[in-house]
Amino acid sequence: MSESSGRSIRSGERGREVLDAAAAVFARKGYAQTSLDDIADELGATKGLIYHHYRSKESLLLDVLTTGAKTLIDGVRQIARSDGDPRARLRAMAREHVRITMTDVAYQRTAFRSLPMHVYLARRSVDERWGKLHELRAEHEGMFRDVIEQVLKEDGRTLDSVDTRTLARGMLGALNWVNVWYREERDQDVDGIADTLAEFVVNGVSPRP
Amino acid sequence: MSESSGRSIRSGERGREVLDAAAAVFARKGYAQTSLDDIADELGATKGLIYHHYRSKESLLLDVLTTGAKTLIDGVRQIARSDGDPRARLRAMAREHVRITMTDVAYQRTAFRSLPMHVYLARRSVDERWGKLHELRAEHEGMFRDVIEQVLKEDGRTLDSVDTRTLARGMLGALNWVNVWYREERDQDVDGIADTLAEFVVNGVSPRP
DNA sequence: TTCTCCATACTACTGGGTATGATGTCATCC
DNA sequence: GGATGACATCATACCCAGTAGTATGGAGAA
Repeated sequence: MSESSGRSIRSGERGREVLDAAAAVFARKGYAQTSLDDIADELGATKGLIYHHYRSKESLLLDVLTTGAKTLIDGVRQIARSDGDPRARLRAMAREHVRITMTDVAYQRTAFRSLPMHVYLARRSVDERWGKLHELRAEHEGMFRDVIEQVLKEDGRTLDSVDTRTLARGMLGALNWVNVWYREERDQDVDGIADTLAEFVVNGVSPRP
Repeated sequence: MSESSGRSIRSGERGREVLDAAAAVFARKGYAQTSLDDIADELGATKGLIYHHYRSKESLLLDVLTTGAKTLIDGVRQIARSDGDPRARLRAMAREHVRITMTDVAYQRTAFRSLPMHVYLARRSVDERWGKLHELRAEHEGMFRDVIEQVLKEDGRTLDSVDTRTLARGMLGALNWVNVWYREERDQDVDGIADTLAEFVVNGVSPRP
């Protein structure tokens, strides 16, 4: 036991391959329906490989979820922190969110699928990483909510008459829904779809005068 | 074997209780994580009761999904077929969709949670009821897409420059996302939330001039 | 030799499904 | 109207396949 042995978050190059395979199978079949032998098959190996790098199935899932969440949030945060027109920023954030969803399918889809479960687990589990995940999601939703409020302000609308939290959730729903219907072989025009959805959510918080 | 015995779709009064209990537990824990003993516990009974009314766990799920889908679609369809201003109709459809989601939680949340699975199953399963479900969803999405196109036409916009399918999907995502975050004990103002989301999606397809 | 990396073989347990029987109810016949 | 059979309605006990996790050892590198 020196470098890896059941740790978490990328135990080396081979560990990353295990993680990728897990994400792919989880995304396709769902966490509960996936056996460790399925993942091993995907790798052309056996369970021994997996348990050498991860100490449990749940730990493997947590790593997939954390990795996916970081990819998504890092991409969006970078844009959220830039300055300039709030509306343009919101549009760019939405576009980036969709783009990552369609690019990083295995991780993002796994995160999407296991979201209800992890909401249920909440405090039911022992692993504190579930809590960390919850914070990441909250930050993500918060970023969108902040920009929405800036857009509303710019339009001279009073904030306390609008439920910005529900607006942010509706927005994220529209964007996350891509995980359900997107198919790489069918939906080729990634940028076009991202643009359409970005326009949709920006307009959603921009009522006609 | 006379009246019930593993049929489907409501085998009498007691059968409905089994279905309700299944929907409740499925919604809470997810299909795969739910054992038939869990459902039996919810009923204060044993597996014998369940298997007297349903022939398999999958059949039970299918009944929950079909029942939920019908509730949702029947409610929306009634509005979709009414005449009058397309924009007002779209707003009413969205509001009704959200209202049902928040009212019929057990069935709607189960349907939401098992949607990725049933997309994956597609043709992999034997039961043709999966196909029927797919048709119901398609009709549902189609109804929204039709109204969207009517709204666009009314605004004098050319249809082939807009991806109405993606718009409809984004819209449904915003509405369905309620299944993820809604909590009855916390989110009391059902009508207010429904109004906010309905405005959001209507504005989403109504860009400023 | 020692340690990493992984395959093999095994254990223990969960959970879907079944076989069987107990209990109650209703109709029918004497 | 009471006995009797038939059937619906479940509970109990059991089977067995799938699967998370473990114990062990072997091959190769350092």
